[in-house]
Amino acid sequence: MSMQRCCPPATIAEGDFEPAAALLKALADPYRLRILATLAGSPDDVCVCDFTGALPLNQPTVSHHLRILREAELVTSERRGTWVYYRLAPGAEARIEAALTPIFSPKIPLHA
Amino acid sequence: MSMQRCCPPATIAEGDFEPAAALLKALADPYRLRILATLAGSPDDVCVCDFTGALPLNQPTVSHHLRILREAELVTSERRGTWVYYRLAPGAEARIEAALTPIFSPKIPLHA
DNA sequence: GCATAGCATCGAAGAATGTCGATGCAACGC
DNA sequence: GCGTTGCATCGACATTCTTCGATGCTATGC
Repeated sequence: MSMQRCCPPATIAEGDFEPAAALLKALADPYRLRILATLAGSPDDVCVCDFTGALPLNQPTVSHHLRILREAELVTSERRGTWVYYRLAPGAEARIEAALTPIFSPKIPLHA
Repeated sequence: MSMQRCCPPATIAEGDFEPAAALLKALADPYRLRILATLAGSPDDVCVCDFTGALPLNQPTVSHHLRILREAELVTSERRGTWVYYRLAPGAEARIEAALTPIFSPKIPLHA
């Protein structure tokens, strides 16, 4: 009954981590990472047909993953004639870093 | 019929992105990010009871999220008496960076 | 006009995930 | 010993995600 408290009561981090979690969720798929690595490593934009040709996925599935990356604003797309080309969104990597920073280096030390 | 090809055939990134995707999946939850931010901002380790007390989740759910972070080797736990304390695993942030690096700065330029 | 090719969207099926009540286990106080 | 507290695990349920076939839309070539 007279148990000591477990510890100096710790302060749980506050703030809205939903945007960061949503961004990380868009990244958390091996095919999407592969698509991003391709775009990051290519000097020009990349045709969707290259992905559907190289990935072991059907065309609607590739389109689905590209949509998720688009809605996370990690990539942009442009139509040229019959084909659609994707490229890395400007600042994509910076946005990821910006999402992780508040987690590992809180502005205000929680242990004040 | 004599359609030009869409583009200079792009090279799709190769390599195993599953480990990176698994690590990012462990991060891709707002409560887990909040737990990590707490651990990163606290000088000492944090008692589980602090999380169950502060988070709007029941105890089994908190335990579930802690287990996912443990299995991703992002945190470590230690039992002291009745209580269990968690802390950030050494090199947790570095492992995340290491997972992202091959995506945004491929060692060998894909466009050789 | 029509037929075809490339990509997006829709709808459905299966798998994975988040949540929680019930239960089990370990450590403490009595 | 027993009862209680803190945490992990188990089982079930609801939601979400991944995948794919079918379909629709746009642009090209005829």
